[in-house]
Amino acid sequence: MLDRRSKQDGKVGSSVGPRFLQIANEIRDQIHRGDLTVHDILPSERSLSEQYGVSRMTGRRALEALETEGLVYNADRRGRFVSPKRLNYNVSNMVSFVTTAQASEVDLEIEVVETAESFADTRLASLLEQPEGCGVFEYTRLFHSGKHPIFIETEYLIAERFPGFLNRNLRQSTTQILEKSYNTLANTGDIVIRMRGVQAFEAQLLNIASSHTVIELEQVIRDDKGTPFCFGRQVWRGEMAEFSAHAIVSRQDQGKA
Amino acid sequence: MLDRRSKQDGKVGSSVGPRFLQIANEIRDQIHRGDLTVHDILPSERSLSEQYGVSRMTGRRALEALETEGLVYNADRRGRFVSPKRLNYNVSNMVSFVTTAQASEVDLEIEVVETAESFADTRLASLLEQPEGCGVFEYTRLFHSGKHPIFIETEYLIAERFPGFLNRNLRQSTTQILEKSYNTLANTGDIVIRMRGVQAFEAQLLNIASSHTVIELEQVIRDDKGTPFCFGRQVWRGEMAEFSAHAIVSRQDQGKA
DNA sequence: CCGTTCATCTGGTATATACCAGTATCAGGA
DNA sequence: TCCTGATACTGGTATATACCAGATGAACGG
Repeated sequence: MLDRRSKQDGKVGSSVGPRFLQIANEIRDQIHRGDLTVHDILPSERSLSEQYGVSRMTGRRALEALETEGLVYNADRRGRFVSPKRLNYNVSNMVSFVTTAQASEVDLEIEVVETAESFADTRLASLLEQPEGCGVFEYTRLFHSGKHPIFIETEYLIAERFPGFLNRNLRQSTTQILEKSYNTLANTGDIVIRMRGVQAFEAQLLNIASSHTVIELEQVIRDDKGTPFCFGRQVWRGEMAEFSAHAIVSRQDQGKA
Repeated sequence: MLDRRSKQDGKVGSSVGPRFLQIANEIRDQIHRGDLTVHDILPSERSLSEQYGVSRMTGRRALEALETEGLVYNADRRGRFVSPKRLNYNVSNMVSFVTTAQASEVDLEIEVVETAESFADTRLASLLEQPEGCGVFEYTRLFHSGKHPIFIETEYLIAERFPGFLNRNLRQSTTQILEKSYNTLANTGDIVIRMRGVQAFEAQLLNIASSHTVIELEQVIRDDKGTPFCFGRQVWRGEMAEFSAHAIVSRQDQGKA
């Protein structure tokens, strides 16, 4: 049925390597040339397979390769689209990612997914330097940019320090709420960043396949006295962000790693 | 041939969802229970398919799912193995990742892949605050832990400031060389961390498939006067590390992101 | 005008098969 | 003893097919 040199040829003139990578390369070029731009829809698996005379699976692998590169995102059963450019999250600049983002060209929308009053478990209590079982306010928010989910954030605040916090409008920068209404300034933070597999509910909120990887950013936020008052966890679509920091070497830390 | 309730049943009693995820879950449990421990070999795609009565592709997807989670790594055509636990890289502690790692239980080996004297292009010159075309020493090293590649590091040093640098033994902490032989102390750094697709030569060095994602960490290192003297890029196997930092808020940064 | 229905897109899961290309081991020969 | 080659693994790439399930938009009916 197919007019290919052999089942697995390669090394014939121009293109080499796996067929699916050759196809991925052609599409990547189209994106870089600008034939396809941000949020444009890509050819479907089936149309790719016709266009290149390969099976659907091969077309699929080409598209999946572009997905893992972050060049393309996949909206479940609607098709694949060209990714927008990354957001930069400056973790040293704790004075509100929201404010900074909104000050630049980025339109950031916040959806409150869940709020709760609960009690700190062992780990959380230890991070917040509070007794186990102390009351905490807990809220989860989903951040969008132009209808596209970017990251999920869950924060835990020491309840007694911020009375009535959950009744406030959480669709804004919480750093500003803390600053204006509670006279609490984020001053330092201990941050951990790691790449990991996405969990089912996260995949759903972020609109990605359950086989993808995400970037998890956890931070303990302290006030000007060094007292922790907030623990936060962000789960980012990996291709949507880069994280920058300005570090000042503290030579006392040496034994810690 | 197969005794399954229907082509795509699910919802029959215990396990639900895609078959490949059910299988992945069972294997994940085995790892968490300790039936399989670090660097143990997992069942092959073919043996999984027999064991569970599924096609090879389904067994494969189960294993791939565990790979993207980082729980399992894949050594090209040798099989899949249980991943070791993550290393922690404290980016605030620039006083040598090597030294800190070697001080703890981690055995870290360094292989020098390439060294070169070259000239700074536009971007590099700008990062190092030097004129374009200035001389730089460039070296690429591969870091292993127990025969397993962890990350690739390429560093660029201002040549005239560190005469004879490339003749030194680079299989050790360069921070220490700089400190002891050139009286230069790493004091601050501007760091960017992002997740991205791996490039072919990186995939080969890191011993991962070319469809994987990695974490890229770039940093400009400055001395105590704030003068940049080194630019470095690290490419990590994403599942092998987590990055921690202690950030101090600098409110002047606000406009920068 | 609005809501329902339905055909038709999309990707998601799954099977079966085939052959390619590295890796590892072990038997046999120089 | 050491090298060679056969062999039996491993995953990698590819085809062909089937059906499921969510998304979408157009046609239809109230």
